Amino acid sequence: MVDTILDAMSRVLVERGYAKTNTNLVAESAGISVGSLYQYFPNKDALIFALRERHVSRMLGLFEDVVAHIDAAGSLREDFDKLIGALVAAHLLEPELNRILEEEFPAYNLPVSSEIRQRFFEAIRRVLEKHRSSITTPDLDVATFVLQRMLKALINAVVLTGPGGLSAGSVRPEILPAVIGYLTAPREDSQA
Amino acid sequence: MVDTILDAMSRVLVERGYAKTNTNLVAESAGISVGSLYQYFPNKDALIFALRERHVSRMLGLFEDVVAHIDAAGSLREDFDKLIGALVAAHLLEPELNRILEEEFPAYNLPVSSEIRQRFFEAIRRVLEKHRSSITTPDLDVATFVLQRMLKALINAVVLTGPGGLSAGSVRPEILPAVIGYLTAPREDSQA
DNA sequence: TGGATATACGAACAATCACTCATGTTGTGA
DNA sequence: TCACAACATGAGTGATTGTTCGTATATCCA
Repeated sequence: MVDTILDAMSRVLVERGYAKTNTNLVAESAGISVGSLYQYFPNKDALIFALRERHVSRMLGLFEDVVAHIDAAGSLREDFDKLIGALVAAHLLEPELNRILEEEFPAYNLPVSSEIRQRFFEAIRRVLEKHRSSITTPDLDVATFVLQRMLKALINAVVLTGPGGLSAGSVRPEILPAVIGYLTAPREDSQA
Repeated sequence: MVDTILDAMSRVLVERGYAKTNTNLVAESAGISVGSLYQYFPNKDALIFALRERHVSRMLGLFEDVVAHIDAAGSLREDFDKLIGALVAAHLLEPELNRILEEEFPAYNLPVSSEIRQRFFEAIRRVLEKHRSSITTPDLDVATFVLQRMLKALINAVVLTGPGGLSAGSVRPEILPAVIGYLTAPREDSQA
């Protein structure tokens, strides 16, 4: 039932956009009454939170599957090529839903659960640790954080192909150089 | 008058957040009646649009002032150090307002006017042209676009010091390496 | 001063929407 | 078959809020 409702929520969101989505509509689309909806979710925010959670959870699943196949053999470039490919694929799971959750929804309430965020973070960090000796970033935690931000911004540019930018195809090949460039950039200040 | 209203809008927005801001409150804070407010703005969206526009316009002003002082002498690194400093300073003009416009406001309606976006773009592009020979990016338009995305993501990470991340101080020094790294990253595919 | 135009006022309207609850339906176990 | 619980229903409620418009005040010019 919970999943049926989340499916309906997702459907309505994609069909009408966040601003025109309301709980009555979601219930109708789920084929149940509003009252029933409120038997499974205490309020609208919980509904959105659960949908977000399910969505990023599925993305994480796809991402971790790929990252798990990174073995000792790959180079830094090869590993991040895989990783970026996985991230792009993950964002292509339900791109329109993703866009609405990213752009239309006022982000300030309801952040993604720290556990999922944490697991994305750790997956990236593990790759960095593997190549510790060939990257110039002093602090791996900071580097992971920066990478996350960079990747999110660039992948959204590729996936959310809005009218305000270049074609996705020309940005996609730039992601890997951006990542590798950052990780291997010459640093002025080495250890004292 | 228009400016008085925008000031009030900004004040209310910062004091109460987007979700709790309404036009009657803005009018009250401006010391005028709702009716008068609607004499200067056709609807709420126009009000927000104008505020956004004024805000980014001021940021652009500060940014262009600094970028204008980039002469022929500076190195790539020096020039982008200046540019990043200017961007950070611009975002620190009214950081809380900036945060609300960036995060709380549902971005899908009312994008920033293309003219302002264009001028940010061109300012960055000009610096790239100056250093054309020392950067490895094949296409300057694409590079500018990618840089814009990267810079926005990283500067927001520094300025919008949310509870979900590392301290701003540790990210700030990473921006320049990220930019330089991307622009000078070794490329496999040169001209055929 | 008079009158006309422009501006300001703010109570009221109408629409939206999250959420409730009295009533109905279904399932279960004896 | 009956009693009872568990679940489902959807019209209604209350609160919020963008916007209007009839009235009042100010400004300006002859």
